[in-house]
This record gives sequence, C-alpha cells and structure tokens, in this order.
Amino acid sequence: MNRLPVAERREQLIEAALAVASRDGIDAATVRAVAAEAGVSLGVVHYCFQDKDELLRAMAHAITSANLERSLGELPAEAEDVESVIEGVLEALWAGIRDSRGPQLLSYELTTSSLRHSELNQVAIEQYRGQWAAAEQVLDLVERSAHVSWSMPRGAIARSIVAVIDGFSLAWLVDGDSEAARNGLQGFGRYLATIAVPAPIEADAAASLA
Amino acid sequence: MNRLPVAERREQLIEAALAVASRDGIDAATVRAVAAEAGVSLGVVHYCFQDKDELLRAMAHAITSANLERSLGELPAEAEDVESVIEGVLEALWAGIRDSRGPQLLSYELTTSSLRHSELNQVAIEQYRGQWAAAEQVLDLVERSAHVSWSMPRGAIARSIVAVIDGFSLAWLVDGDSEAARNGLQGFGRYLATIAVPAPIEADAAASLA
DNA sequence: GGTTGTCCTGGTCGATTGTCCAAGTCAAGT
DNA sequence: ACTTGACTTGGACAATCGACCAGGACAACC
Repeated sequence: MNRLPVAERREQLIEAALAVASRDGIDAATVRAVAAEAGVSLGVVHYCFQDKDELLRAMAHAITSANLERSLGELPAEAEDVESVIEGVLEALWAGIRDSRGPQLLSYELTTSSLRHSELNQVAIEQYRGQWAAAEQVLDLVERSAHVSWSMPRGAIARSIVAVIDGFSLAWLVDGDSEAARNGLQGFGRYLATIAVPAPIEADAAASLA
Repeated sequence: MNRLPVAERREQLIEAALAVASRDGIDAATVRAVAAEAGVSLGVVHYCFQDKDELLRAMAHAITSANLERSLGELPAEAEDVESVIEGVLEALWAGIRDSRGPQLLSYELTTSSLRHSELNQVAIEQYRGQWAAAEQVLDLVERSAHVSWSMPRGAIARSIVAVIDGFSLAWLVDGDSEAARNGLQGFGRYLATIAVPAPIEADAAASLA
C-alpha cells in the first residue's frame, strides 16, 4: 500500500465512494465498501474523515461540482436563431445526463437522503443552488448567442429548466425511454423560444451597428 | 392486543409502514419500527408477510393507489375557457402534493430504491405507469370541459405533465418555496393551453347544436 | 543512526438489522 | 369440555454496520 498524504488520500476515498455509490447505490457506500474500492484497509477511512457522514458530505460536494462542470463544460455556442440555440443547449445538457446514469441516479438518492437525515441537511439545497446558477449561466449563453432577453424573471426560468430536466430524467431512469426524454425536452425548448424576446439595442450591439 | 384475521392485520401493517416511512423515511421503516407503530409484536410482521420486501412492495402499491385516487379524486370540472380549466386542474394536483409532503418524499425514495434493488424492480415502473395514466385522464377531463383536442400526441403530453410536476415538486421539497412551484406550474399551464386546439365537431357536440 | 511524527493495519466492540422459532393465547367448532 | 387451528408473543440468531484502538511501518529530520 502506497503511503499518501492525508489530503490526497481523502480525494482518493471520495472518488472511491463516488464509484461505489454510483454503481450500487448510496446505501452500498459503506465504510468497508469504500475502503475496499480504494484498496486501503478499514481504519484509513476514519483516519481521513471524522465519520461516515463527513465522507458522504465530501462525496456530495464532489458530485455537485462534477455536475456543474459537466453542465457548463461543453455547451455549443454557435450563433443561430433562438430556437436552434436553445435546442442545442438542451440537447447538450441531456446528453450529459444520458451518458451518466449511475451518477444521475445517485444525485436523486442524495437529494432524498439529505431531506431525511439532518447530518446531510445542506447537501440538497447546495445541489439545487448550483443547478439553478448553472441554468442561469445557460440563459446568459442563449442571450448572447441569439441576442434575446426574456419575458419572464430569469430566476423563474432557471428553476423551470432544472425542474423539467429533473422530471424527464427521473422518468427516463425508470423506463429507459431516451427518445421520449429527448422529445419532451425539445418541446420544452420550443416553449422557451416563445418567451424569448429580441434584445433591446445595447452598447455593444449599437457599436457593432455603427 | 386484539386478534385480527391475517388479511386485516396485513392492511394495518401496511398503513403502519406507510406512516413510519412517510414520517421518518424509507430506511426507518424497519420491521421493528413498523411492528411498534402498529402496536404488535415483532413476529406478527413475518406471520403476515413472507419477508420485509413483500411488506415494502405492498406499501408501495398502497401509496401508488393512494396517489392515483388523490390525483383523480377532487378535480374541478367547471366548464370555462381552456386556460382556466388547465390552471384549475394543475392547481388541484399541486395542492394535493403540497399537503402531503411526507408521502411525496417517500414516493421519490421508493423510486430510487426500486431502481437500485432488484427485489423492488417493478415498483417504480408501476408508479409511473399509474401517474401517466392519471395524467391522460386529466387530459380527458380538460378535453371534455373545454372542448379541445391536442396538437401533440397525448402520451407525450401526459409524460410532460408528470415530469414537470415531479421536477417542481422535488425542488419544492428541497427549498420549500411553494410560491415558486405554483408560479412554475402556472407557466406550464399557459404552455399547455397553447397546444390545445378547438375540438372538431363530434357527435355529441353536433347534437347539442341541433 | 536514532528519533519523531505521519500514515497504515487488522482486529474488536456494541448496536441494529432481518429472519426464524418454540411456546403461549384465544375463539370456534364438535 | 375439549380439541383444533388461527393468531400472537418475545427471545435468539447470524450478519452487517459505524466506530474505535493498540500497535506496526515508513519517511524525514536532527
């Protein structure tokens, strides 16, 4: 067994916990299973983390960050008409979910666990705050790409984006119908396009017109 | 302890399991906790159910049926314009969820548990089949009340209704913002109204015109 | 080369879990 | 009254869990 500084060992254990929980569910992420996945002995976990809850909180933080990066990582930004931009963005978000079934299911397990166990109280709300913020950044991107603003409060739209993606993702996890999820999100994209309004002439846009 | 025929005892235990799981989460619904909630001794549970999974499956079936009855139970059916009918229907569905936080959270716990544990394999899909069917019946109601049909496949619309309600409900469970959920669902209602088209004259409608 | 402190090992403990069982209790039928 | 069968009781069991600990191993520094 390699000797590692405690900080690196923590990261390794967090990744091991993420692997176990994504593969077999959050209940399977026992201290023993995580230690085995990481290839270390049982005591190491309690040497690096005060207790199991601290490990789970760290894991939750890791998956939240990973989801955020994934969401904002590979968004297409080709300037076209509003509808196409929105469709492309939603398609990219959906592709990220479809290709990570285990972590996505784990996210929902973390949400419900957080709502039941006070030790994980902050996990769910942080998860959603991150997603709502990411959705607002997506709205920024659409605004800049398609030169539009919105006929509804941005916060409300961001919340809707997260809600709709969550809803279709959950259904897809249950029945595996990717096509239905795609179609549903495309329909939502068309709706989003209807609440986009041409942006007023602003400083930069005015400059490009001069 | 009263003596009861096994069938009635089963129902009582299912209700006890529902109470414990709704209040404290699905993990808290241990055989012992359920027995204590029902006021019976430990052995009774295994006298009435082969094992714990059978009890949980029965509980899941009960909550699915309850959700279905609740959804279709108190739908307003006053004939007005499409938008008002849809808004009223969504408001009724949302009210049912808002007033049953524990069971609603339990539903999501059951969904994720079902997706992880093969013993509960059928639970989630039955849950969703029920909800999709209920959503289609809601569409029926709107059609008859407002005399419209739809410019999209009914199945797709039903799936969207369930997805959107799921998504907003989940967010509401996390941050408790009822107003945001209401507003989001109202926005979805306005969208639904845009994909409703006036119904072609049919037999009964034609008769009422004669 | 000895010392110090970090990191790792593997066993052990008490608590909780699902499952099982031998015995007890009670109502109904003969 | 007595038997039969349905229902109940509460303890016992093995398995698994998080937590803890005494000690071994290793690298860095004096």
